[in-house]
Amino acid sequence: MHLEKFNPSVVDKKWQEYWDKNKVFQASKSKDKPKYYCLEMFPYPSGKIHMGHVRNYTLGDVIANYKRLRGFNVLHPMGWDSFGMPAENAAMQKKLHPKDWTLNNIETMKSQLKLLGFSIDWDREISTCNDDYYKHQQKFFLDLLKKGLVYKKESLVNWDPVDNTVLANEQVIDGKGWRSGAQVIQKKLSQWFFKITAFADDLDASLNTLNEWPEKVKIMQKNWIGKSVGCELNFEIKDDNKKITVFTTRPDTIFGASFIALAVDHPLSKKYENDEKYLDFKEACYKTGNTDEAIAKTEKLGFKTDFEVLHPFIKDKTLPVFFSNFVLMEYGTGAIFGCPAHDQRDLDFANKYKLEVTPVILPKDQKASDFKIENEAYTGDGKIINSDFLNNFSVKEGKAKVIKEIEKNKFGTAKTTFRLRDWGISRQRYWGCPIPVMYDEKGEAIPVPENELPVKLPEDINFDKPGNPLDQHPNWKKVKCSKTGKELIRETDTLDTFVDSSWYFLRFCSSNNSKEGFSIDDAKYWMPVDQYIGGVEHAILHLLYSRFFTRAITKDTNLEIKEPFKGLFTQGMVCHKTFKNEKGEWVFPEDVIEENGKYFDKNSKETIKVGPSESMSKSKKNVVDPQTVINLYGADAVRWFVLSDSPPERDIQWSDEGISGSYKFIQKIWTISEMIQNIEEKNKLNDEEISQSEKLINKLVKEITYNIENFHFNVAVAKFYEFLNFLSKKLHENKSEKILFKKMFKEFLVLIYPFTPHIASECWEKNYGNKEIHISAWPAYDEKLIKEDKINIVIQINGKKRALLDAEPDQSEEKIFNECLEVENVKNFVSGKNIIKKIYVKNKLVNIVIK
RNA sequence: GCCCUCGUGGUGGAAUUGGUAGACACAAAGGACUUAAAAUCCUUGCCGCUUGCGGAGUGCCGGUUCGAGUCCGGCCGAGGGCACCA
Repeated sequence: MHLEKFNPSVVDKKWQEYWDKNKVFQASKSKDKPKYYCLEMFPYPSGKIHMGHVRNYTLGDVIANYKRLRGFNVLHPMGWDSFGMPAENAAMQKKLHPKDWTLNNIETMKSQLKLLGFSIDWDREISTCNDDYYKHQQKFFLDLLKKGLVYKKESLVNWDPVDNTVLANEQVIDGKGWRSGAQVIQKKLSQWFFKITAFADDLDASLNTLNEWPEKVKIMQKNWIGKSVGCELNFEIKDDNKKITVFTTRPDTIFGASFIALAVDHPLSKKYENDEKYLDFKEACYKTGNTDEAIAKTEKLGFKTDFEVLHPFIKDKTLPVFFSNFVLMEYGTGAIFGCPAHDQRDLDFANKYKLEVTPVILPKDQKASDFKIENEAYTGDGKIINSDFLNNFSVKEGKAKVIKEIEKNKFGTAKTTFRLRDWGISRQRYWGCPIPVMYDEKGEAIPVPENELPVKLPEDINFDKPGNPLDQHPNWKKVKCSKTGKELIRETDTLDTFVDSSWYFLRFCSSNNSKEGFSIDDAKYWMPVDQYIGGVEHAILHLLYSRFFTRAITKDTNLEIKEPFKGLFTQGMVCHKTFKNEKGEWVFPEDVIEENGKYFDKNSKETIKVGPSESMSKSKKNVVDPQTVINLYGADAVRWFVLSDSPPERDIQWSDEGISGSYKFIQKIWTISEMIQNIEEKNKLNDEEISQSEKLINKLVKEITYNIENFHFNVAVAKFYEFLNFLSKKLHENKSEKILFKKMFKEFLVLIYPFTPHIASECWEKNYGNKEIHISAWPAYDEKLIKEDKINIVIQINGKKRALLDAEPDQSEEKIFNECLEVENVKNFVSGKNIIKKIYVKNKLVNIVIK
């Protein structure tokens, strides 16, 4: 019998065209069926799709296909997060207009996604850089302004004094600008903020309702929001009637306080504004950078002032006051008290400036006389010591007690605060959504009237001059007020691109609605997203911003939505070996060949050093182009590979062996399909053969269902291998009447369709004569048919496996024990010893404890 | 530095609630078929002893338990995030 090989390049195309033409994956407009909203994080159109995209969208596609087969009306859309910095960089480097560069990339990437056969409803495609998307966003901005959730304040940015431009954190390398190499300084600009802190308590509390989110993401968000009860505490300045207000979350350590640290631009700095030493210090602080990481890592510096403050609870005790580089005016009150014994940062500072270190918390199991703090602060719980009225309390009790005392004496007030800061949304860049605001001659902000939206980006811009092209534009920012006729100036800052991605999931519900961002009817039906899938790198910012923005824009409307994402799944990255040539330059894997375990450059024949497997990135060149692989092996093999072996939440290693293994498996499905098509099934099966067939297929249905529901796609893959290997073996035995091949294979095809839809559809059509596998029903299974009539019971002696017992299920404990004691090896162990305990786990295990 | 996660054979990994560690796959070695190759199929796969059995064993050290890859404490290593990359 001659079998034709499966040819993916022909078959993939055939089905992709069929699905497209018949709009098979279009979400139904009618809202009578139960809905399922499956969403993967939309891509930034950076050029071509990468393996990370392939993995992300394959995971989502399995779910979308599966839910369709289970009878849901599935919304599985795709769009483009198409505003952002890389487009501006491309504009400067390649002299391309950001819009042309972006639209080009979208076209390429869309065609690549189509090659993978994803079941996407392309009629709902959106792109955030289109004004029919961002005009709604501008409306939301104005809504939020009305609701009092937007405001302006001064804040620091990374300023490159040579390029005269604001730099992103990633563009600052070792404190220097990435292009100019100039020392970056902190500059104050007046910027727009969303008042995310107004929702801090709710964002924190309702994490508990998200029971389909990974625990680790919820913990990260909780820590990020950082709700803590503390207090504001006033320190009187000696010989002055002013006071310094500090905020602290550790008022219980007040008796260990040994200094006060102020932000360099704290109001008290006025006294030093002509002091050259202070000004030098201030400049040095401004070089530190304003990321948490930079502040945590740089050496703690202080500038001692002449101020001294009085300790509120210790008579005549005074504390020195420093300006410092680790306290920022933007957080809290811009002032803290330092308790070196119980805060590492304070301890480093105290050791540097030779300040007192008084321990006030004694760890459990330690004697006060032995307890010393040298280079490591103690931040744990314990018993309070050296603290007057707080002695012997725990940290928690001490906090409550001291706050009471502080309030009683009017030294300060209890305060719940959050680590979370308001969301700065102003960006001094061109390729983003314009902020719909104008300014009059006094600098007063005037919202753009809604009927004048959208404020469109001008297209005639150039990047030759440094700075924001919108600001440089000859006339774009000049505008006449439609009410007063006054000359006004447009806001030239654009919105942070995180705003674009904070509501796109709502837009998908009503993507063709030109009047509003989304309609309440649509959102009522489709929201929340049932399953959201994306990279864990978005665990905090994107997800938290989306949770906030959804709350903010639906607040006080007829449909208040709190949580946009019911289920969340965070996938791992795609990794690949790294290659370097003799000069230490990165080399693309496709240019490397292997001979006898050694690696060479295909072109130059240089020896290649193989590095560890790392997350695929363009800079390290350890990337594999999905399109090349699809051309070679077909869409199903690529999909199968990214689902195989590694669990979806973990990193996956790309390997050439792996993909060719997947290709072989796809071919094997085809071979078996052809064989089954050609066998004649005789109706001669006896009861046992039928029940064996039923058992196997029911078991497969159960296992695949369970593993899809629980995102164990790699295990589902293993179960498919097992099952197909079994079919193959039976077919090769050449006794076709042994099992129900046709029935079993038919169910197998439905089960595997979500994973590899092209070959499943093709085999289905060939064997069963129609194209409709995509509307067949997910098979059910019967627990009764799966049940084994013989089971293996493990016999342990003192917790170690010593024998197995073949037994009927559900027997009495006593009977099982007696049978165990008859087993040869058990006899050997037990003889001459006393049995002191017997444990029985039903139908599973017996443990006999002997002595 | 801070927060979070992960660590199992030569490799990727499985083990659903604390109950047979290594399913399934890749690689390797041997074999079958073939003039040959490819493809396909079969076998093997830690250490010790003659099929069976015993021992060690899930990054390291310790604990809880009849029983720990799984729970707890400490350490080591890798990865993600740290508010203007997306």
